[in-house]
Amino acid sequence: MRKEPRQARSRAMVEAVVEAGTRILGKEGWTALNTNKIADVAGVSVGSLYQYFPDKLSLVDAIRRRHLDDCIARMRELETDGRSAADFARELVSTVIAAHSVHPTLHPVLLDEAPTTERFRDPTSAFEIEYLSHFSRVVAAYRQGSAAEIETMGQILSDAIDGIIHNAARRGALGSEAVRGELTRLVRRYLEE
Amino acid sequence: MRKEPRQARSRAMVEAVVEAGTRILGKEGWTALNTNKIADVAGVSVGSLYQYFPDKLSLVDAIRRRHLDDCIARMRELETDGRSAADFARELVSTVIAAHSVHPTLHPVLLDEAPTTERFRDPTSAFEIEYLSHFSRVVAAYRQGSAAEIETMGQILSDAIDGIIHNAARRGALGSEAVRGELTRLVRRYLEE
Amino acid sequence: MRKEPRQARSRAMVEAVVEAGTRILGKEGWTALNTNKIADVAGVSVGSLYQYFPDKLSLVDAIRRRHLDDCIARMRELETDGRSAADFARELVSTVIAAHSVHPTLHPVLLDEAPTTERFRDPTSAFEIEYLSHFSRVVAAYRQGSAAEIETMGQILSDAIDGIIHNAARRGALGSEAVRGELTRLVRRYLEE
Amino acid sequence: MRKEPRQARSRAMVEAVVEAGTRILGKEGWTALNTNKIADVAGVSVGSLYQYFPDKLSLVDAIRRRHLDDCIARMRELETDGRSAADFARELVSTVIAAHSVHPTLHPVLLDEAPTTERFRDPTSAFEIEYLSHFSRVVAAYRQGSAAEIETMGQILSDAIDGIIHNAARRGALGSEAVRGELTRLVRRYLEE
DNA sequence: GATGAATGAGTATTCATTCAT
DNA sequence: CATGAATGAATACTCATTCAT
Repeated sequence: MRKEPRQARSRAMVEAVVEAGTRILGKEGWTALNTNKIADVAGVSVGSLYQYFPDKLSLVDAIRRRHLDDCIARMRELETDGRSAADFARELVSTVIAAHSVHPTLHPVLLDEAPTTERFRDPTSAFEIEYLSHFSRVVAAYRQGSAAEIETMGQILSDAIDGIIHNAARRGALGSEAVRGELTRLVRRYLEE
Repeated sequence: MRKEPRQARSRAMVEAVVEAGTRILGKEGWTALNTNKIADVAGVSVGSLYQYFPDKLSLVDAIRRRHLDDCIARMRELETDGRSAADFARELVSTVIAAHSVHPTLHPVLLDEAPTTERFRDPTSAFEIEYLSHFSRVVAAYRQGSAAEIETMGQILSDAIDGIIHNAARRGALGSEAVRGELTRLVRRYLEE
Repeated sequence: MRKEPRQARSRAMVEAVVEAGTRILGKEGWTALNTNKIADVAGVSVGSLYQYFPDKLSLVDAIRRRHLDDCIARMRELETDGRSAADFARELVSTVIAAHSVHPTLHPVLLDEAPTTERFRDPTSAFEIEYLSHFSRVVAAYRQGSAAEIETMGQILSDAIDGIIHNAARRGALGSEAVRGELTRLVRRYLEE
Repeated sequence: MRKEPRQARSRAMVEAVVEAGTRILGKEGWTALNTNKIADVAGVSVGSLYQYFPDKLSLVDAIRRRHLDDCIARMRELETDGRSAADFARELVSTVIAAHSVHPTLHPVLLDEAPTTERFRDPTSAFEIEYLSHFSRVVAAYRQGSAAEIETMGQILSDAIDGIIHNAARRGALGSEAVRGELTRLVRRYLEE
């Protein structure tokens, strides 16, 4: 970001821009995202947009950061406590479905299509590391193994859920009870010893 | 396609163009794919490219068709015979990993980013229907349920594998034994009663 | 037009573009007219041109509208009053020669070569109808006949003048007194009972 | 032309190419005329076309020459003999209408849109000179004046007819009896003392 | 000679970015 | 500071012309 938005008006402007970008990206994809359209939708001028974001890439990064922060926040609240795998699977699936229900296709667009400077999906990115740590933590509550093994399991679980959510979203089946049920079963069976 | 390439030279040219497009798409994604670059990489002129493909979209369709035909062909050869879920899971995972090892990130790019005329990922597309039918067939050998339930299970299984392969490819971990092992376990556990 | 040019600078720009297009079209014809050349001649960038005109066709339409509006305005001022055919013929010819003296070959290029969306030379176009109505009005002052007959006479008169002006312009003879004299005679003799 | 077509087959090929070009030009105009389409319609290869015509321009010139030769031939047969202006006007109009009935819009396309090396419509072109000489000859039979005056009258008459025919063709009114009648009247009145 | 595949300069249009107002 | 008009490099696609077969 070019400068920290200090005043209320500035912060509102940045927020509006990020929100506009999120909406366009979620509805029309990376190819349809252009800076003039973002400014239009956000109700500001392109010039103002460039006051806070040095280029398009940094804007996309801001959009991505906000979205992934939201994902992480939801994961952070997940607790296995002493619950059964079945109970926990149900909650995990609910959390993930809820997280992707607002802009169902946003997630893959941000991780796959939109280019990045500091690669988020890079195994070494701060987001990736924290995000996966939540899955590892969960897995560790139900499965045995070395730290490395547990980490792989966390990745596998995360990636499987990701694929199922992403494809369900594309088919418009994110709300389907059948999908929720089978996804829950897959998670449970994978966690159970 | 504008005209059938009859002579050997023409067929080689079309092949080179499709291969060049596949490589660019796999390495740099949809946004980086432009007709002049394809022609350059293929070692032909733009004009030649347009002699066989009426526009960029039809070229992408040709790339997609070739890739998906290959995927389907591999799925068609899978047989459950009377094998255990464990044995079968091993083979399924091998097949899928092999299919995505040449151009690891090509698959999601073709299904998510690149635009289509006749939507391939459309639930009603011929590809989607046949592709999923193979998963349903497999699931039916190990699980009980109505036709609709079996179909959902096929989708869930296919999508989970898709997500795992896709993310492993991005991390450059498609060849990892740990990933192969856990993916196999996930498939086995999901198939077992 | 994409947007109304509000500020003085914008209006000047649009004006410069239309004028540049008019000049190129008049001097070199439709085939030589390309958007980059127009922008060059107008002294603006292509991008600016596209800020106000969605495409090349709409630009041509603007050029045409401006030219035809000018033609109509001149025709509107013509009055037969109670003058003799000879007197009136002289004035009509002066008006028409004056109208085509700035860009002598522009008229046929706009009506014949340049493509249109809303066909101007279409017998049903607003321009055609009003333009011909002026000739019919004039003819009606000197000749007898049904409404349909008068309309045909108006067309014949208009088309004859059109052909003479157009060919004189091509030969660079629009200023010739001999041409003016004979054209006037032709009009007078056609109008006289 | 690159080489004289000596053998029958060659002459037939050249003829087919010129005819194909004439048809396309008459139906779709200069912008739609391209060498590959001409070759296609003529049923020959582009290569063969370029064996006889060094470039597109020379081909257009050949088309123009053939068309204008036909026009001249028809004019040559016109005789005033001792007939009245009324009788002669009728015949002249019939001749001109017949000449433009096959490809009604071809004439203006060839003279206005299509570019030329040796300008045909140039006042000094062989065609222009001979073509106008026929009109001067006709005018001389009915009007008095110096050679220069007669020549101007010939031009005016020719250009008026040209404009009327051209515009009638555009409106699809070349066959209209009302048009024929008024055109005839205009010619007669212009010729009469 | 005939063929038609191959070439690549040329043209319409978009969009990230700048800067005068 | 905010604005949005202006810029021009980039990109899809066409078509006159050549030349290997």
